[in-house]
Amino acid sequence: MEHLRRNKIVDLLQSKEYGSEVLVKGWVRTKRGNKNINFIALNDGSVIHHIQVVAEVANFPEDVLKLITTGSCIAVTGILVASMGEGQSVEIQARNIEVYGTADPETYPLQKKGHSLEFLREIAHLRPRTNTFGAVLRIRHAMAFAIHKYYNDNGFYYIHAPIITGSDAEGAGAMFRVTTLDDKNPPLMPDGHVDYSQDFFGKETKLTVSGQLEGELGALALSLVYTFGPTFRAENSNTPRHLAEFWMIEPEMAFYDINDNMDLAEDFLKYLMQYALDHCYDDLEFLNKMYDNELLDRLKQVISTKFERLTYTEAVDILMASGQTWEFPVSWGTDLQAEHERYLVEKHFGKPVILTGYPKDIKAFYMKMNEDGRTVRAMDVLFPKIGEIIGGSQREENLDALLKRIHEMNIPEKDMWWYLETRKFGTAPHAGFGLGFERLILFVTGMSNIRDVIPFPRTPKNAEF
RNA sequence: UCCUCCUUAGCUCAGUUGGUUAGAGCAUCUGACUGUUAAUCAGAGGGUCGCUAGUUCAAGUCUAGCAGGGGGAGCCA
Repeated sequence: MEHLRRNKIVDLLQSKEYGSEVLVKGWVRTKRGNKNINFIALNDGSVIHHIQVVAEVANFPEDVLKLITTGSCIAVTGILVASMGEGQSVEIQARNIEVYGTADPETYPLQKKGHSLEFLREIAHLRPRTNTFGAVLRIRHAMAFAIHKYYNDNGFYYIHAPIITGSDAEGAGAMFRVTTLDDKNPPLMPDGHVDYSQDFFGKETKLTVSGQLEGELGALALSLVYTFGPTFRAENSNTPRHLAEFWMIEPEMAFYDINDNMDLAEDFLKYLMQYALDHCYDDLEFLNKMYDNELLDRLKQVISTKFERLTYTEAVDILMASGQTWEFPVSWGTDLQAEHERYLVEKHFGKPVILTGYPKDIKAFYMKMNEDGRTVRAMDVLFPKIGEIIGGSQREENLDALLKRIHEMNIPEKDMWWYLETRKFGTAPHAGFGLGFERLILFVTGMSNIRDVIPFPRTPKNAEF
């Protein structure tokens, strides 16, 4: 007998080869019918749509049909035919059905009807089998691939920044410690502190909060580089926009100034939106219908409009002249609050905004000082619905200026020796930014909670799966 | 971490001024139905009301603490 290769449902749904024998394997979403005929909606994750398998009851043992319940996994051989029913163009007339795995309907937690996203978070091991998470995970994959494609096509090199780091000077928040010391009886120094010189790496190590500093090292040799990896923040953040473990994309470019940096950020984001529309339309359409009726329009709008670029100082003027009452009053020198950013993006301009020229005191030590001596060449890209999606800057390439900032901000200089040497030997103007991958996926999918755009979210009090 | 709301059947939720055997829809099971589209129709089973303590003759209902979750804020991506 001829060996049949498994057909993917995404291909069969577009096939016109009626009468040919096919083999599909997947998970049952629903079964319905009567004493003569059963209809099985089968999904294999290759596409959001299901294929309908038609089983004449007389052709199958009763005990086999009985095992085919929501959640079970089956393999079906049969004939691809034009559907006699209304809801689909093709279907499979089943010849043979093999049950790979049953799913006891009394205890299988996913049912035919919809579930709340909160409930699905409690069964993160099974939620990829839902339409929503299938769509989100396919889009997440497409965006990861598109990011690599964009940078590769534009001459960037992918740099792998370390995940375990001995440097805690990035200043981007609290870090998770990495150690192999005995947690009950660690070696101590005379002053009572843990003696990390006896630890695995001979020093205290943490999980990285950013690959930026290593990215800069790469850019000052390969000119155009990017990192794309997991990052970790031990902040007790309980919001729909924060994770303790998230993925970040950080391009770093030698010979770019702040304007080149903004151009890249805008072009990059628009490319990703267009890629999603070109490659994930079925999934986006589903999410648009089920969760966010403005999703498709919003993606198209971002692609077609020029992002508004203005300085922090101009933004403060607009906010103070707006006549709005703020929970947090606006004044030059204080950081903008979520309500201020939202006003600028959603009310005043009605499109994405790039803010530059922030006061030096509210930004990181490595950002390049402007001529005025009080603002730095930072840039934040603000998006509707999710706020800050990108943060970046032109970097301070002058060794003396950088040292001055390090001293002002009490950053331990000795831990930074390798970073500072790039300014000592062949320094160059350069710039870069960080894009939170999950925030991008939030925007592209229209989902409202970041826990629903990563397969297994890590948040305070939650590392179950 | 702060503010606020929530926790009752497998799921989504009702539950009156505290009152006796705790309700619905969906799911599940049984049956009916000659092509269904989250099928439909009929019937059945299913609950330590988040946990602990308190007030009261009496607590799903009131109070406190704890745990978990949602929304908003801060930190940020």
